[in-house]
Amino acid sequence: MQSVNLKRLAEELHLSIATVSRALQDSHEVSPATKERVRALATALDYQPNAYASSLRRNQSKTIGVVIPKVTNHFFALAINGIEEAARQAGFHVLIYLTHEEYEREVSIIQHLKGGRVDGILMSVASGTENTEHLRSLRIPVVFFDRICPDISTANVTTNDYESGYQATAHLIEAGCRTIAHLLLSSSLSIGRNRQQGYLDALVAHGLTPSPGLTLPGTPANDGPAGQVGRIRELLQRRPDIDGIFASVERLAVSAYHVCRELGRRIPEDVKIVGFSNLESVSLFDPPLTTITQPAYDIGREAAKILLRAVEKKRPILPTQSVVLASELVQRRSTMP
Amino acid sequence: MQSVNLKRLAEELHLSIATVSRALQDSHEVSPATKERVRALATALDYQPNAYASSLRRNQSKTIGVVIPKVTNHFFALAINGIEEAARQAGFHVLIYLTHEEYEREVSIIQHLKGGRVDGILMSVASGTENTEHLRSLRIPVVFFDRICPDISTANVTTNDYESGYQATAHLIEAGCRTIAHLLLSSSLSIGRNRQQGYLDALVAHGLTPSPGLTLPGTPANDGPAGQVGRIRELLQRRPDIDGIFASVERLAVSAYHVCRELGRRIPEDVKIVGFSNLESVSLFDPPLTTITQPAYDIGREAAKILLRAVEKKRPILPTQSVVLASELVQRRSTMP
DNA sequence: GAGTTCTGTGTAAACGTTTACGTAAATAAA
DNA sequence: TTTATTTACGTAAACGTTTACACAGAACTC
Repeated sequence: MQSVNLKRLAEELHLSIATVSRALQDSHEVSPATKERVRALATALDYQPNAYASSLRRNQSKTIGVVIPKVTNHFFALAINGIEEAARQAGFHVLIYLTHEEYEREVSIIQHLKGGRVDGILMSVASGTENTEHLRSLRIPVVFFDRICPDISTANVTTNDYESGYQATAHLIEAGCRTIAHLLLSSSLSIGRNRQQGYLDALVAHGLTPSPGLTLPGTPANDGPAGQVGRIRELLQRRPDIDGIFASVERLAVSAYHVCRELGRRIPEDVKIVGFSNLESVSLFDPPLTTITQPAYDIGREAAKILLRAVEKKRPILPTQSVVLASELVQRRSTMP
Repeated sequence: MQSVNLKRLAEELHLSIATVSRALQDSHEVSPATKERVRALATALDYQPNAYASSLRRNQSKTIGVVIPKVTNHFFALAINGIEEAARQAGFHVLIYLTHEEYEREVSIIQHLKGGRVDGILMSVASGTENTEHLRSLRIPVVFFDRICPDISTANVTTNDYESGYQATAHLIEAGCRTIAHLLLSSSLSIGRNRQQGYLDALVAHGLTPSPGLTLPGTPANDGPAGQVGRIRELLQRRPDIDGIFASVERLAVSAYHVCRELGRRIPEDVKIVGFSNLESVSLFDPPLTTITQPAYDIGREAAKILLRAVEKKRPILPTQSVVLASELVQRRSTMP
């Protein structure tokens, strides 16, 4: 198909394939003059090495796989941005796989990746994932970011979720809230548990008593925006005394806004809202949304760097290489006293 | 490395490698009994075929490359979603490359892809791209979506940009605007030219005279949000009579909101705004933004389908396979009379 | 029963690289 | 001069698949 290969170059230059290959890799076993001849013809014929032959022989593909729940969440879009940047700098390619928060898809994707198509994996586990068997039998290096898998001994890149949960809740309390709801995506994710613990500790530290009914745990099988809106509406109707909402994920904050409008609850007069979000346009919201903003780009880039270093040095990834980055609380009108 | 391969299976089953290979492909040349034995051992040992050996031999990688300007634009995130879905259904993998709107990166990426790493390419050209030489020498099938390359004879998946430009402008006029600005990303993209023509024709059809000074053409080298804000501010200060803004891209609509706030122009009382956007949260904006919403998911999926069909049948892609999908104008408060 | 087709399997050659090993000539060391 | 080392290249064997071809034996045809 693609007719210009090492053989073709070798024939035209009256050299062996081996010499041509070595010349293109700038091997010291080739004379400068020959190298020059080879390079000249290679560029003249627009030679590009066959990635698959090379990968097969070297047993490494210069490719990493990114397995994430969705790309329409701005957090993940920014993370991909950081990943792609780190990969490009290291000469690596990026394969992308979306789980859509579904356990089955995640298993199927990981199964495919076992074939050695990628040298390493960056992953944020699906909200529907509870069993981690598919990840434990994985022989390929993996780094988790944001949504980690505690069962696997590897490096994780996360944010200070406990502190963020504490900070967000304390912020609401200081703004005058007394009955604060916590909306989360899935209670099976460690990330959610950490935020929940921060939320609980902040309540207690400020002399408020946590109520189980105020935490909306999310369904294991993510039921999408419609289901989320329904569950939030039900919660706000059941507990009309709620005066503060802490949303653990962007979508839930948006859904909460919609429900508040529908039920005629004014933000921030009746209900104050703070939510995790990476949307730049929250400042244009009515009212502007107070956010916990994660350094999504840096998370992606750091995770990729750790993975790429390990792949390049062929060293295992140690849990001690884990990185925790700080999120930032950006105060806006939705939590004004 | 990955020790379980065809050889291993063949040895354990006392068969030849060829038979094992054929059995796994469900070839009619293998007896049902043997097939069953092979399949049983393959699953027992968790065998996964080596993708690179297979790709090398078959000369096709079951992989497509997606080359886009950025993934943080919600339009592209949704498009990737559609692409990934179509690819997954066809058993294809998706490599992702970001140009960051830069011509040099685009050239470098395309150069890499010439090595046969992918069977096909889906692409939306960078705003910085004016020379198309790198695309013309490409031997791999490519389908453009949204931002096409008119020089290349292939299928394109676009939206009705001219009509959208006309419709958006007419909508502003009907809402009472008389001096309408058009903000676009890059005047070198065909997509921008089409929208601009729709804008101009709508003005004339409604008895208004277009003024060149009202079109903000964008810089070839995309100067990012800060530069955009500066140019929009300069325009609104130079022309205080502007009472309508048509933004050809999401970011510009957001920037326009910020500038209007900064300059104290009320939306929609002083200035009405309509913008291309795929953000779900525009309905939470203050005021909610009237949008032209492109069917981004469908665009990605359609483009991928066309490409994948061509790759699978090994047929060339014809311009006649192009698809034009309709965008939708969603009226919200930012253009209320 | 001789010839023909079909069935199931094995042999071996590809695909395009990389690389261990071999080797002639050139240079250095003795 | 002889021997050791270096330099610059070639030979050939991998990497794990797929597949054209060969070939037994079984099942048909006449």
